[in-house]
Amino acid sequence: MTSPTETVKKSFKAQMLDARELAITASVNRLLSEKGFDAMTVDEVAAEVGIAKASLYKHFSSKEQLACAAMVQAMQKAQAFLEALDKQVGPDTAIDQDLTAGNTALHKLMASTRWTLQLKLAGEMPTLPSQNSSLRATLMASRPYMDGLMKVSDLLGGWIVQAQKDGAINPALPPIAVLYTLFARACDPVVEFLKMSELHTDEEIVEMVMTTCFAGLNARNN
Amino acid sequence: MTSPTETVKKSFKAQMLDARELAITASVNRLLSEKGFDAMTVDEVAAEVGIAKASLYKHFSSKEQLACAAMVQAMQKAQAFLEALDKQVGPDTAIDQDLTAGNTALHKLMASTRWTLQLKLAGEMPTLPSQNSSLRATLMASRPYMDGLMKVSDLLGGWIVQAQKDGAINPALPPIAVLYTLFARACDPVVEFLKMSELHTDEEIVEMVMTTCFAGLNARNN
DNA sequence: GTCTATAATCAGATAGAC
DNA sequence: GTCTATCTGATTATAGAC
Repeated sequence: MTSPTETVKKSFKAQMLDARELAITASVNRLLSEKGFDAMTVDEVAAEVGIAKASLYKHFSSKEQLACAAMVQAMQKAQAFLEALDKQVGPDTAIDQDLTAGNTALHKLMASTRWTLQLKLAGEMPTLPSQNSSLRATLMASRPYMDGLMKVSDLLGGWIVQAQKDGAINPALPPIAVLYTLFARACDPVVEFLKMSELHTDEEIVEMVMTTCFAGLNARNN
Repeated sequence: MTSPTETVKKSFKAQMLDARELAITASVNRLLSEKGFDAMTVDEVAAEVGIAKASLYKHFSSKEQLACAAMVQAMQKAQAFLEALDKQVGPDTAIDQDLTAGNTALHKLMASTRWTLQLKLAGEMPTLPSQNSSLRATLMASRPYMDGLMKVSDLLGGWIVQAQKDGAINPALPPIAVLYTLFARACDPVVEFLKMSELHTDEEIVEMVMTTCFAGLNARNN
């Protein structure tokens, strides 16, 4: 039905479309992490991408869908990172199996948190508004987003339970509380405040937040 | 110049005015903690107080000033709490002076954090948007707010340094990082998430967050 | 599909009677 | 000071030409 030429042509056009949508979500991702959903305007997005606002609406039917696409992309990026981390064997080939397992579960949780903080410092972590927002409903109704969220939660949840068995994470804390605490690092205002103060490098900020997150403020653990 | 009757009348009217403004700030405080500054509309405030929107603008010249008044009130409440805490001697009259001092500095920090969390759970903690907002500029320009913030920071800062000297707070953390970490508890999304899950009482939530804040996620400290 | 121009809506702020 | 009614500006969303 379609000649090779047409197929190539179509594929090429589709590639251009995908590339444009990628450029859009990248801009949305950046603006979303910089200003948040409410403060971000569609005009800004259009201006940053370099196309007319009406063209945006040919790709995404609403501001919510626009933001949702960026969030889905970020979520899938996180999922990919965690899945890669899950498959990889711990770098330390200790003899004691239990100890090794304990280290790897805790270390995977720490690696995930560190990754999140670095993304946030790089301005690539779109933060969803914790308060009631029209965006929440859209995200909850988005299969790709919820699928990613569930997969991410499952992976982290498994490591949390394992780390608690290993005696590496406080077993008195419900796993769900640990999970939320780790998720919360993605929108931790401490990171922004410390970055604004310009007294510390990004690496120092990451390490300080990692310390307060896992070892707490108390002196004993450090 | 003014007859006693007039004086009484004027005072009475002034009292009514103050009472109304108090009612306004109380409503704003509640709405601010429930939805945040951006999501809160002036219409809502007027409706909740039971007066017309135009009347609100006779009291406060803008939405920012409206929110600012509520934030100032909350900040002064916090200041009063901390100052009372500062004056009071530790409940434990141990013999070892250093140990007592260490306990009280740490305990004061913990009492402050616990107080903040309880206020937040009660829906009385107006959260300022961490992102750039028009409210920030207004707050920074507000003497009462900045005075309160500075006093609060000074009190907490003193306790932090003391607790670090006592070996109760990790001395490797810059005091400013500890301060921000404590401030961040006032807008910790973990509290809301756990409350929404309805799996735990308010008291349990407070204790869990206290644990993760001071002892961290790791198992050793608990 | 992209553009310019415009509609529709909503929220902050104000005018003017009382 | 409080009210009703209105203005203003910003923002989401769309119509229609190309």
